[in-house]
Amino acid sequence: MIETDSEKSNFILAIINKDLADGLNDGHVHTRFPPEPNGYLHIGHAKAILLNYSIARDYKGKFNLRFDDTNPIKEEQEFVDSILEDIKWLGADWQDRLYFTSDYFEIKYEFARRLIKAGRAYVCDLSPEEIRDYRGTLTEPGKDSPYRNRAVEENLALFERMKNGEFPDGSRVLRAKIDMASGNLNMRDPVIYRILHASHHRTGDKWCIYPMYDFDHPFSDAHEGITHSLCSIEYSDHRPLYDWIVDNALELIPEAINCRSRQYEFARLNLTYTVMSKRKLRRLVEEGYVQGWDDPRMPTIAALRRRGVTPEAVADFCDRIGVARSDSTVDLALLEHCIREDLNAKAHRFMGVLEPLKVIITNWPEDKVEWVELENMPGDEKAGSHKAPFAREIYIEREDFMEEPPKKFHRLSPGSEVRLKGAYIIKCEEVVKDSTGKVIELRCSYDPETKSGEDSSGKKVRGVIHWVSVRHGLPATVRLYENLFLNENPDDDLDEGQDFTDNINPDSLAVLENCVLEPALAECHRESRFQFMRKGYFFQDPKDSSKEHLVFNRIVGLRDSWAKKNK
RNA sequence: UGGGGCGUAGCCAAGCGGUAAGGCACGGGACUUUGACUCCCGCAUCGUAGGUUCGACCCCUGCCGCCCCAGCCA
Repeated sequence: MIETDSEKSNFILAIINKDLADGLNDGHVHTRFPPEPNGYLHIGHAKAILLNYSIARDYKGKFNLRFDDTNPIKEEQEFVDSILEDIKWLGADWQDRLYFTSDYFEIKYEFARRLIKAGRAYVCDLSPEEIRDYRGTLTEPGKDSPYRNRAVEENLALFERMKNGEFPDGSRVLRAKIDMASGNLNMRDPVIYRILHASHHRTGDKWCIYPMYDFDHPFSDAHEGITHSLCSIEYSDHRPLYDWIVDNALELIPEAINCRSRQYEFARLNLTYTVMSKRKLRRLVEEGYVQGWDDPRMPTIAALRRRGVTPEAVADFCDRIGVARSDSTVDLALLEHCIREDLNAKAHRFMGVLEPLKVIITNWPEDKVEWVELENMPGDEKAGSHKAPFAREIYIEREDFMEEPPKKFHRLSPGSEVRLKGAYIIKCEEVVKDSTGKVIELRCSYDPETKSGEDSSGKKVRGVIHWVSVRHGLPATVRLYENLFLNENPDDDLDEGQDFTDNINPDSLAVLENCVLEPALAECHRESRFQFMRKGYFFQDPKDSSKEHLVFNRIVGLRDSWAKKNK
């Protein structure tokens, strides 16, 4: 028994601990993540990846990455590449164990032959429709295929001819001979090989028969020596078949088997305010509701990465949600909390004004510039500091001024005082408006006795706001993201004829074009995350940002108890 | 009405017969040159009805509710 994290406890770890205590698998723990390369990975996959990976790591075992590429019609190299990139980013290290289930087509073909020889598999000539009819229903048993008792020699010959391409798609299949009356539909003589004259992304045109998941997966696990094969709950019904395959492989082709693999199922991750199914995500992309698989509003790994979320935050989140068997939908707020907690400890603080309002400090000399010092991480001197230019004309956040402030508003309003972060206390003397009545400028005075760190005025102001010098500010575009959907469950509150796309939040993306950032940000690393003080955590868009045109994505906002209180 | 699962606070989730961990959210307070961070405090008798037991969230029985399965997808 290995104590991993005393806080951590779930049924899978309990099983592993017991297996180890019982001396199973010679004390080895070997897991795998088996993606089908037919789409992009999302945060639900991250849960599975990190669960498998962390178990192997914590138990000093091994973790394989194996692509389940048994269906050439749906699979593409493009997805293999994106999946590899996503898993690397997450930090799940498969070392030298990157496999493709298509690597084992040959030995699996041999296994199928032995099943036939043992009288446990047969070639069935029924059409797809007939097979469905013969299968029965949920409440009625199926009936035997007329081909069920074909002679072994005939089955062998037919199977070989299937392999040789002598028959068209859909004309014949290989089936396991199990039990057409089973209450478990998966056991009613499941199809294990079908004819598919399609080019495979790895094996090309070498094969025209391809194994089905239920045959392929357990064999591949056992072949690779996977001790604990973790999958999601919907595969529970497949477990008896999984066991049937592994047991038969052990008996009939032991030389290719390295382990008596066991399957365990856990609940997949659902998150509020988003969708997780491949089909729905695909629709969002294909119908243009988002700008691609990596649109920062998507729950895909690629999107999280582009948005600026760190893999550490994702790992912490996956750790905290736990692993269990009950259907669950995790509150998006937990993910956001994990992101904030991680970034709070890492992101250096800068000032950025998202919606600028010009302020003229009337008693500040025209050309004087004073470089004030700002700590990168307030309270942590080791993180260093940087300087920001203070001048006569500055921008402040438009929302930090209110002409008619509500009670307890600690920012600027006519006649009130506020501290400019790291600089001086100013007082709003005059409000300048345009012809429509919109506030376009504030004229303020500063108090020279209030220099940050050297304040001798004795003044106490509650409010501290951020600012950027007009002359020195860096222009930037900032993208703010909100939940992609209006409802916790995008399938809720739908009228007749509506679907989840009707619940898309029309304000999920806000692009602010006139932002100004303090000049120190010009030298920042593209890969760094920053906190724009009082606004949130930001990351340069990897695709669209450039030295000439800075584009920042808001990863997540800061908690804002003031905004919450004033809702 | 077949088979397989699940039901512990608003959301996750420990617990494995000895008298309900933890996190998020939420509410309150302290601190604060980020209304951030941090720190304190508060926040459940375990779907339900019986039974077994000195004692049950944990064992048994019935009921209720929810999820999955009838692809030559994975």
